[in-house]
Amino acid sequence: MATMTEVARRAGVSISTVSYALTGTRPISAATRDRVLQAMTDLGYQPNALARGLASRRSSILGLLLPLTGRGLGATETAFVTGATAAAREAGYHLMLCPVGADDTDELHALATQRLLDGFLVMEVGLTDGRVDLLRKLDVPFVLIGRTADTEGLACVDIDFERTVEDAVAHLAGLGHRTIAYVNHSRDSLAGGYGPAKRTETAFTAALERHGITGVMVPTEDTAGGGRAAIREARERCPELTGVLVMNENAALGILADLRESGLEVPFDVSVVSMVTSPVVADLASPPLTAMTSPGTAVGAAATRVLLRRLAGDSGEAGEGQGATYEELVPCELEVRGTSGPARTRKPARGRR
Amino acid sequence: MATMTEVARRAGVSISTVSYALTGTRPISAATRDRVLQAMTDLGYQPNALARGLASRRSSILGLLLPLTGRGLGATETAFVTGATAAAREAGYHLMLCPVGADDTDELHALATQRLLDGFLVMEVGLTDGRVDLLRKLDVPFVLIGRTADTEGLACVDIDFERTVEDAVAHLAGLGHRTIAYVNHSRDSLAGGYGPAKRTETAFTAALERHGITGVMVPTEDTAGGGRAAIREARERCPELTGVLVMNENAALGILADLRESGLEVPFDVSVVSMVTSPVVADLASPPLTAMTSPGTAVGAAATRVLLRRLAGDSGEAGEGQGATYEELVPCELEVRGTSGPARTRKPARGRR
DNA sequence: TTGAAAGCGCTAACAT
DNA sequence: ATGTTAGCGCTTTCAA
Repeated sequence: MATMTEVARRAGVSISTVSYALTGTRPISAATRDRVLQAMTDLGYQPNALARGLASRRSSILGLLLPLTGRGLGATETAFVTGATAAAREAGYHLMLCPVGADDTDELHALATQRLLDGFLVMEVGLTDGRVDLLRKLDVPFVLIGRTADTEGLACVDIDFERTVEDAVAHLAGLGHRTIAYVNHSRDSLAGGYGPAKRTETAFTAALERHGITGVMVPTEDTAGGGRAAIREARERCPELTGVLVMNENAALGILADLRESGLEVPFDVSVVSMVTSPVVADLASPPLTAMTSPGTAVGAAATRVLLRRLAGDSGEAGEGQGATYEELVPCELEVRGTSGPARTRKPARGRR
Repeated sequence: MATMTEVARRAGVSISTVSYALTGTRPISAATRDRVLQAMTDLGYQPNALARGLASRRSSILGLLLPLTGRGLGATETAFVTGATAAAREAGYHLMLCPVGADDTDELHALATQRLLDGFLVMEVGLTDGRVDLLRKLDVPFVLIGRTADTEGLACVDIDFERTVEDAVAHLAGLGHRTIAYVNHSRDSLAGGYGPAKRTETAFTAALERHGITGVMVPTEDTAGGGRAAIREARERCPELTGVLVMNENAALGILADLRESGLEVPFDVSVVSMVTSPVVADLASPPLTAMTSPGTAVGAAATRVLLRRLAGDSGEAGEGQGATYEELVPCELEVRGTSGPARTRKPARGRR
């Protein structure tokens, strides 16, 4: 609880010298620096973060905006958080969790004008998002983890859903699959303009075309039950289907269970590839899921670094606004495990169903 | 970015009146209060959190200490975090994520003496934990999410592992199971003094005795593969086993898969109960797991409330230290799903294995 | 290379 | 019921 004044007195220098010794903002002779450092050690001095923030107008705290719905965070979202936290810490910043949903604009307005946070990371971004408009209006530095529909003038770091779908479809097509289903997020997500749902839908259609194969998209709930329902619907609509791409981990497990109970063997009769999946969950399934591994931690860390870069650059000319458009997309990596294999060439015996 | 001075001028009052109008720390006439409030609205005033914190010596920020290992957070840990965040927000506090492991004492020392945080929530507590000793020495308010071996003089909120094991064993015993296995965390966790592992081990033995039944404990890795290995070992050591209690969700799924592949039917031949499990994961399994549902969010929120209570009370007499011993244990609730049923009364046909 | 001093925006005595 | 004022502990001009 020693203050800078006490350190200064003990070191026999002025208080500003102590400050400069601490921040390195101006040159100090080696001798004085040593005396100051010694005094700090002697007194167990730690700078008061609040005082420092008030005087310097920088708190070194980042806000992470995430809606805290009842359902809790999935593995990928959690990885965003931990990745961001670690990256912030590494740069000498702190990260504050701010439970702020897309429509809590008042709450966000208060947060952003309180001067407690140097900038924001925005999670669970919708194709249009009130938080984005507000932060832009307030001229506060921020970076999206995700993307709005129009990213003009924004900084975003996101999973490369388009490329991930493309890679997954390529994997299946390469194995000889000619008809595949895409089990997407729920109809509500789609209608609500949830970015990943929309983007993968578009990308799936494009990928089918590119590979000259056919398929169906089935939206469903993010649960095992949803997966079961979806695979049934898909097989009904496309009896010749041999490959399934599934957006949601929970649904993926439901699909495997349903196929097994229907007497179909994975990957012999049907191949299943899970999108944006954590290795832990992939290994839960049996056989373990072939999956596009979610780069959650990497995305969280990258977003943080982008934000920090902007904070650093910001000190330049004023009126520059948020800086230029920036988009960084990280694809999921294909990890082949036990649920994908060559397409069967003959129809399954009728009795197997 | 208006300041209090500007608000005061506009309202035609002194700056302290504005402050009191804001904090309600002393009575204000309705008339002036209205004028002040109006001025605030007109100017879009928001108090500067840093200045307020510096002057009042309270930041209204709580720190959540959690080791950020490479493996990421499980569902229960994530629920601790979200529960704590929500509870803090509700009380007008913020929550900062601090990646501080049990041995990062220097880091914690700096954090705690920086005066940025009003108090700490400590996660992933070991039976002995350097962070606890340090925080106690520093006389900083803190509450554990978890428990050390000796909780004397500490405030802890934890899952009631003892009771959870007891309830789970009672469930199985009530279904007629006479021989059950407990698949615990890994041998390393046990050796490392990981609280939940140790506590459940003890409780399991006690519960067996109380119900007059027999069983074995098998430690294993927190993975599906670990579960498979464990169930094999358990069945080898105890061929007559009909019930399994399993600590880890991942292992639980592995156990189910292995049993299925061994030709055993769940719950007809063997019942499986999963400890400290999230409903989402329970529903992933097929059949869905009978589980002791983790009260993660509730524990996180409760711990936060305890900490806030201590912060409020703390303003009383000085030198009181951390306050009295406090222990709040929240049991997991049994949710019977598809993996538990009456014990089979005849031996399984030899060929079925 | 160093020091003096003016704030940063607010809270909380101490007055009245 | 309201005003005056001395800090909170630091950063950062401005001088030397």
